[in-house]
Amino acid sequence: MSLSDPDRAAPGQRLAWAAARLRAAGHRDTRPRRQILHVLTHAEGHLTVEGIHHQAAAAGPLDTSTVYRTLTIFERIGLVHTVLIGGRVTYGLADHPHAHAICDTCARVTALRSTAWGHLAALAHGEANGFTSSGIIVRGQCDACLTGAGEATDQD
Amino acid sequence: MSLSDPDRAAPGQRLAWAAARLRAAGHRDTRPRRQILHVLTHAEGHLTVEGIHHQAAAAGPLDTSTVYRTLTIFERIGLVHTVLIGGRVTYGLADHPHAHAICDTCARVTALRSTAWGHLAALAHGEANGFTSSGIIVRGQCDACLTGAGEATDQD
DNA sequence: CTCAATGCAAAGCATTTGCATCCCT
DNA sequence: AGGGATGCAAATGCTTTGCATTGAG
Repeated sequence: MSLSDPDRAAPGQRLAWAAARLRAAGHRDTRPRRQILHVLTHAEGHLTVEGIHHQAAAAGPLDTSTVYRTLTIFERIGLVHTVLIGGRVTYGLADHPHAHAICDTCARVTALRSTAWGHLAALAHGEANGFTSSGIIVRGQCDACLTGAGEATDQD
Repeated sequence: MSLSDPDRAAPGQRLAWAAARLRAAGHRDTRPRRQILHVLTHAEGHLTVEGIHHQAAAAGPLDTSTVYRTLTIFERIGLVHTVLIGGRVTYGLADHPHAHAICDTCARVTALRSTAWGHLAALAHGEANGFTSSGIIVRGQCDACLTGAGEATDQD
């Protein structure tokens, strides 16, 4: 389950980057937002709203609605991106492109190390008219689920 | 919005493939499921549950809960896959891999024609331990949203 | 000072479930 | 005939909103 990316910046740098982007988009730098950014910059993989709220609340109380509103803004300005994992909406910092393989059956997530996806990012930029990639998702099914499709081992 | 894929099979073939897969997984071939498959095999892009239900209902009444239950089974057996587009969960037939670029800000979807993503699929197979790709999603932001990030033109 | 951002609590909806009935195999 | 699949309708639970208050710039 270790989704650690070798080329990911240190939490401090990521947070600075995020805060700058937030200000640049004309938004205020508040305590609740800092709490949420702290969680996101330290996270290994993607987190659900519930997970973010839970962790962020450790640094001081904040309302669920604030988490939703904040995350919505973050996504709009391209600070985070959402990924559907196992039927759950999850959020992750979009500071550097990365590729993940997600199984549609068991929801297992595997980080892809190779840089081959760089091609795809460039391709999207050309074909999708200046599109800037923040991440790539490969959907499908892992070997285990494909083989035993039908009597999938329930392990949500 | 035309997401037509040049290499996609005809509706009839897609439906046959889907029905076979359904039976192979040990599920019954019922009228409601046929209605839903009909919609999916004729769809250009991805559809929301509401959209699927709306279209499928044209061929005879069926309950929303049935659509949900059916779609859940379809996804489990790898017949369809889900994609989060503009905060909405959407479904699409997973009969052949295809790549899409989705803007996190305006939710615009662009189909990628190139076959460069084939590399990524193969790569996932190797790195993610036998993973079989059904589709690839490039997330990020389109040029328009990246440029005017902040005063995004609301056009849901 | 001003107006965006929050907290609270009430709505709003999408999704899930229990159960009796139906119908594919 | 038997057991999975459906329809209905109630129940969940995630997400959104209105409004008064707070605080960043």
